[in-house]
Amino acid sequence: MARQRDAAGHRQRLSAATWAVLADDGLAGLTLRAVAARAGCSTGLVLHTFPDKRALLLHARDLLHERTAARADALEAGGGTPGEVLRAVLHQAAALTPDRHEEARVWVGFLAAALSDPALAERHVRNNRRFLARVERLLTTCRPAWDAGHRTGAAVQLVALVEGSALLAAADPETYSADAQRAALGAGLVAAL
Amino acid sequence: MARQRDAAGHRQRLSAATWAVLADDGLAGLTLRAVAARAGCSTGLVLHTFPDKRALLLHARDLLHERTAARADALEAGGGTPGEVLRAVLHQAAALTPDRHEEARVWVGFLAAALSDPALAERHVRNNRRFLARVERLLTTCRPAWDAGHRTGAAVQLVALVEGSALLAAADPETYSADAQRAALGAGLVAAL
DNA sequence: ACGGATCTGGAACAAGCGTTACGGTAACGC
DNA sequence: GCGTTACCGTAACGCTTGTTCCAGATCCGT
Repeated sequence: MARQRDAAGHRQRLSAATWAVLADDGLAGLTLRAVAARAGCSTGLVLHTFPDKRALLLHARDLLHERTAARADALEAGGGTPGEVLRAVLHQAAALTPDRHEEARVWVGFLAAALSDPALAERHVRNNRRFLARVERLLTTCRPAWDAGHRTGAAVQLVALVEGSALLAAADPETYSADAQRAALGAGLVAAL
Repeated sequence: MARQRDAAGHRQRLSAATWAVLADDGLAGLTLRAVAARAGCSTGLVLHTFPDKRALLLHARDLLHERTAARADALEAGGGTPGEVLRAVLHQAAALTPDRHEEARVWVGFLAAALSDPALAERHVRNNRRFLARVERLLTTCRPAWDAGHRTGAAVQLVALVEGSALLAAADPETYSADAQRAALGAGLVAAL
């Protein structure tokens, strides 16, 4: 036998590095060498941990979804009135903090790549529909009397609003400040409910 | 003297080709060779018409803004009640037709590139703020009694909603169908007004 | 302590990129 | 009709990219 590698740790470190590079330099700056440099290792290790650049990208994409999903799960488990939970879940999807700003920038990069990459597109669609379903489910607890169609419509409206806010904030943080986003989301919530 | 070139025509044709490539293959597929092939010429002509790949990109970006601005201007000049005009302007910014879908895909590409390209970022911010100002102006004609803060908030909400719809529709046309987008925009309008 | 399997780093490869330079070619004034 | 001049296509360059491969380093079991 011989030394054994820490595969899981490497995957995690490299995904984090991928994320950091993507947030700093965008899709164009995302090269294996840049990721390796950011992770403090060589390109050899990168391609021993992931078979492909593509696989690295997909893993980083999955990580992004897992983080947001875990955050939303925690908010739901945390309790509060249904309205408060819905508001909190929507707020965590916006770009209200520097962390979320970075996430939004990375998200835009993945989205642009997904438009011409079937595997990324499939992941985006799946994750976004899950988010939509989550909002719809929360709406059910808020307004049990509504029919399904009304709920779906309201969920689409809220998701489009919050994703649009995050997107615009990523590109123009000054105009779409945290306050502006909160106000827009608040008004949207009052309107939808 | 000798033959003289049709510089303006070339710029237009090449910008259109840039657009087409961007819509089909995304940012990663946007190469000078691909643009030249799509325009039916050689890469030499491309770089005789534009000094740089960057200049070509910026020109295509400006073209995108000019198109949408011209459309919005025409809708405003076309007449109708203030509410109808506002609704029409918002609808033309969504992804309700195949043409708008393509535009939305291209727009996402430019946006992602803008996150790490100052010149593109500056253009995005300028154009988006112009759109915001337009919506705010239309809101003024609809609801003259409102104070400026209320108007700005409503404009941010509507713009985030319509841009979010276009974005999500570009990535998942099935879920965010034209009907779903129209319903979300309609509800948002009713809510904001 | 040591053998040996296993992992990692770095060099090397082909492919594709943006860009440049040059030669042929087509049009205009005379 | 012809020389001159501007324009365009082609081929090449240097560079960076993703990927491969091998030699050296590293650690485990005995």
